[in-house]
Amino acid sequence: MSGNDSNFFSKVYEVVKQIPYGRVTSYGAIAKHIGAAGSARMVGWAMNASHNLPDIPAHRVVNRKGLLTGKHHFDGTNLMQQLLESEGIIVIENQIQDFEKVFWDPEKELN
DNA sequence: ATTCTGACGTGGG
DNA sequence: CCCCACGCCAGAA
Repeated sequence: MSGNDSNFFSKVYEVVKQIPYGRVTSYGAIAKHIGAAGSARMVGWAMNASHNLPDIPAHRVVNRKGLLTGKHHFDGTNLMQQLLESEGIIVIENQIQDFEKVFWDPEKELN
């Protein structure tokens, strides 16, 4: 109960919380890191529930193409893009520029 | 119980 | 690079 309820959701949140400022990652990368490779959709589902939590930078999670697929789920229309640009990430037409440079791999960067 | 959808990813052409 | 089909698991109707 204290912090760790369901393994899946908690694991997703822990990884997302550890995403550094100005960096982004993909659903599949998180899913694979928590051992749920192939169920990347569930990561997105967990993000939906993360809206209740304060320290979950869901705007730093995008799909493998670096596209802001979930921007439509934020409060505003461009909230997600604004948050990313606020961190120094360039976003054009919902597409993150230099995605490879800002991409943060939990398996590689995190231990 | 059945059916469809969804903040995705991979493989084949 | 693009497009199409399948797999994935959970929740809503």
